[in-house]
Amino acid sequence: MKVTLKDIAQQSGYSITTVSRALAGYSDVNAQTRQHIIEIANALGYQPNLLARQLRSQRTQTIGLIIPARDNGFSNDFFTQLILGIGDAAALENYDLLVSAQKPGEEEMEAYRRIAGGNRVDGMILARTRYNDPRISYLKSRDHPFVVFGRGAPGEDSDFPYIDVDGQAAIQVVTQHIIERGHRHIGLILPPPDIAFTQYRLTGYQQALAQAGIPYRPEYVVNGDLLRAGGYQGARQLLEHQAELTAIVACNDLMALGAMKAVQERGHQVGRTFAIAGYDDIPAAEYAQPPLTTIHQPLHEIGQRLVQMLIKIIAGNPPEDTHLLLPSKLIVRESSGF
Amino acid sequence: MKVTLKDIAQQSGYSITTVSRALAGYSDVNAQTRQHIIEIANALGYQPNLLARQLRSQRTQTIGLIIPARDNGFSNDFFTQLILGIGDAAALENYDLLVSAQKPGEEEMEAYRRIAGGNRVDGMILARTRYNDPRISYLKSRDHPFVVFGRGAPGEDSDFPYIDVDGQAAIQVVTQHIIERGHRHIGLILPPPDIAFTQYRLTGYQQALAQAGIPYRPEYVVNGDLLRAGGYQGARQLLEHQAELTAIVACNDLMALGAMKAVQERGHQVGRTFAIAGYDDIPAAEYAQPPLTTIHQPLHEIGQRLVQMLIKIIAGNPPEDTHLLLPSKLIVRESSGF
DNA sequence: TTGTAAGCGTTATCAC
DNA sequence: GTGATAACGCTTACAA
Repeated sequence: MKVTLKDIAQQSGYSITTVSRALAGYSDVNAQTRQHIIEIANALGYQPNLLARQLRSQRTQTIGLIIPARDNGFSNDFFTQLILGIGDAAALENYDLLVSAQKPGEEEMEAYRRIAGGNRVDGMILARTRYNDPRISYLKSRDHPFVVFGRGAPGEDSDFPYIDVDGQAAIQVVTQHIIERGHRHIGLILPPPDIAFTQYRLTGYQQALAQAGIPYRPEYVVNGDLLRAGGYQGARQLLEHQAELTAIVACNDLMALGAMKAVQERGHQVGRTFAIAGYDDIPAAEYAQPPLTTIHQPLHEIGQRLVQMLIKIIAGNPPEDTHLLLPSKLIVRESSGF
Repeated sequence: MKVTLKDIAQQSGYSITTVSRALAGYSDVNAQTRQHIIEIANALGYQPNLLARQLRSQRTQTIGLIIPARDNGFSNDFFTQLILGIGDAAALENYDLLVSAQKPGEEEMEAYRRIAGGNRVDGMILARTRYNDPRISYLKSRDHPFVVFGRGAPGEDSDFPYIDVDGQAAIQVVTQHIIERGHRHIGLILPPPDIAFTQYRLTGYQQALAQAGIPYRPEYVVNGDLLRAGGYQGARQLLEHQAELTAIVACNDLMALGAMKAVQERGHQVGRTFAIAGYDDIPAAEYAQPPLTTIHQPLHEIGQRLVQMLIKIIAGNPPEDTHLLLPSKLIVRESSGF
């Protein structure tokens, strides 16, 4: 049924070794012999068994990636964009992707152990670093190649290869932009506190305020769940207790869209009497009403760079700089003013 | 470095065989022995080498999926949604996903041969059937388990397991909806002709017209590339030569959004003087201005069903009905009228 | 130039 | 209960 080297060896009269070397293009095989063997291989439709090859060579040409399972039908634009970038880059380098969907937690760690520890991949790519991230300590302890999208939180040890976008600068820029539009009472909707980049974003916000001489008020800041619902609730909470607010910066677009709804329900005109900004530049941001001012991250490029860095690490030639901070771009649309 | 059964065997004084069986939970191992072996395995941080296990057992617990690489021009929104559904369902069934991004063409076929023929996966999931699809004939000829999202074109042999959404009914319903809003001159932007579902959608459109007693005019129909650009161009072309049009149905949302732009540039008010509808219900549809009337396909459920059907086929117990046609849902928003 | 044999790490068969 | 031994299909010293 399944054609193996053995079958070709029998058909051709040569040994398995010779067949293997002929097909691998070794120079120490007689040209005629090789020709003959290749013809038989084609005739039989031979396909090398990659499991066997991988087991033997201890290389899989595969990159592992564990994405958060979606609990409730909510689609994660951010991760899917990233997968595409990673997938494209991996294909160019002749790597495949092994993807597993897991909810953060013990099962997720189990998947890391299974996939990384089980020799199914040559390296892993992680995203959305968490405080004291157990995935990172695990991979470090096993000396398993990996790269991360997102450094550790400030003060944490970020002694691992990562690529990150400077979210602090980004939030500072967007907050500054809002301030320049004349706002002085600006709310902030942060991600959950266990996400590593949360603190950077808060700092960026504070810096922008400080530069403009606006006092920082902790009561202007809430945490959301990175979904629309969280943005909606966060904004409602802010508006209820801090009626003087005229602007809200949300740390991702989904929350910004949720906030926009809450603000509009409150009777404000987003873009005229109230400013809103997001972060991520998901496709929906462009189509929002009004279109959402936001921060664009080059996700496709990030995916490529992650793959390239990882492949160098796998090969044992890590690049000199394994701590890459990429710039992002402020995209001004109508939600922050006309 | 890497802990194997052999290491545990040495540490414990038992043979590799016994260690293997102890860890696999076989009942013919002394309870104490097992306990002892498990402790050592944990202490050493043993992780079974899955490549070896798979090679030996000829099962990979992995589903293969080849998606179009990004620069080929198709919308990936659709595929990424599908991956999430498939990934979630696969995880529940203890399967991982092997994903490879390839441009349709010879390299793509090569990837199918490599991955399916190379024993890297137990089964494959295909999407977006093409005319005379070479991927399907290949997998059939190799007897490799697979399921397809999307049956063959009308008249083609669809003698393979598939799940599909009834795109004919869907387009009929949405066209009917447009007609009910009072339109009689309705353009249609189809997918490229080499996609299998294109003909179904055209038929649905024609049926709706016929039911309403509206004559079918081929000059009202153009093909687009499934991207915004194609919708934009298609709509411009239609508007230029058929000025009497007051509505356009596009066969996916991206093209509908492109068409919307062209229509608006022409001075029409979408939702008031002109109706537009799409297909897919991508997130951006909800946020479009005006929000887009469209067809919602249960992509997450489809992913789950694909996985479940495939797993049964892999196990040798194909379900009675391997030709599933799922309903879709018309989502009415403002783009088709207020 | 070609063949023999070992080994990657696991599981299954069969003795003892 | 436990342990040799073979086998999954491949690559690669080492011999011939």
